Amino acid sequence: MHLVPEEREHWRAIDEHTVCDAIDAIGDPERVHAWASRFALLGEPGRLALLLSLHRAGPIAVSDLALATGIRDSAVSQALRLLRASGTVAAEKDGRIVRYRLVDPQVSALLDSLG
Amino acid sequence: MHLVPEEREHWRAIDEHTVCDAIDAIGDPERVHAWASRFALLGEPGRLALLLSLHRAGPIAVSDLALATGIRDSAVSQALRLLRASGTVAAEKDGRIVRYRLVDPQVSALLDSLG
DNA sequence: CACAAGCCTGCACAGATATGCAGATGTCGA
DNA sequence: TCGACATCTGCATATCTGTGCAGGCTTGTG
Repeated sequence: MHLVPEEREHWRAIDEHTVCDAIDAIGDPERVHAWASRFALLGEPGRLALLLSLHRAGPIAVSDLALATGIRDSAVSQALRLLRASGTVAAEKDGRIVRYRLVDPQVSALLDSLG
Repeated sequence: MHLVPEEREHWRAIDEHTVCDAIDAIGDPERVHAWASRFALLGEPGRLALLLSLHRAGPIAVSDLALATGIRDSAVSQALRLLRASGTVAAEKDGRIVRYRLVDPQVSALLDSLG
């Protein structure tokens, strides 16, 4: 993160050192994107409620999630589809009912930190 | 969270105990909404990059944030407006430049936990 | 076999949002 | 005072996304 004088000309930074720190703080863009995706999943009240339920109430059926959260089972299914596709939750089929559980340890840790 | 038999009739829960746990896990809807809002702010790669920069690189000017993140200063301004409105960041004016800093301790803690 | 329960999906629609552009404001330097 | 610079804003647009409805699929039950 050291630059030769001529490169600095193009930058026009106000606080050069601060900008370098900022760039370092961002780090790998892929990592940022991955975390942003995770946060986006938690960023909708309905899904957050679902995840909180899944987090504490272990494997739980779709219709029970709908009961607990007050969301129509159609919407619950859609939400779970997203969470499944992102590897946040996993499904275990038991006859005609499907129980979901939280499998992403990062998300699990985040939910723990909510106090 | 105990129900008389007749109330259970309406529920049709699959795993009643699990549903109660789920409801407890959700807790106060306002708290859920507050956290969802926070997560939503972190849920966009650009804003997350901005917040990471603000988190480590202390008070930093808008144009420097634009430099570090590669986002046009117009978009940076818009993003900072949201973050300001939600009480996540604060601005300190110094002449014609404005430096922002992260002020929400909860968000700060989240960013720390990203490793 | 017929029916109901649990779950999933397609589709259409409404609301939210991120973004770029153009321009306004306020501030510093010559 | 004039121009350059830093920042902010309004507006128009395109995209995304959450939701409801209707219906389909699978599994268990009478």
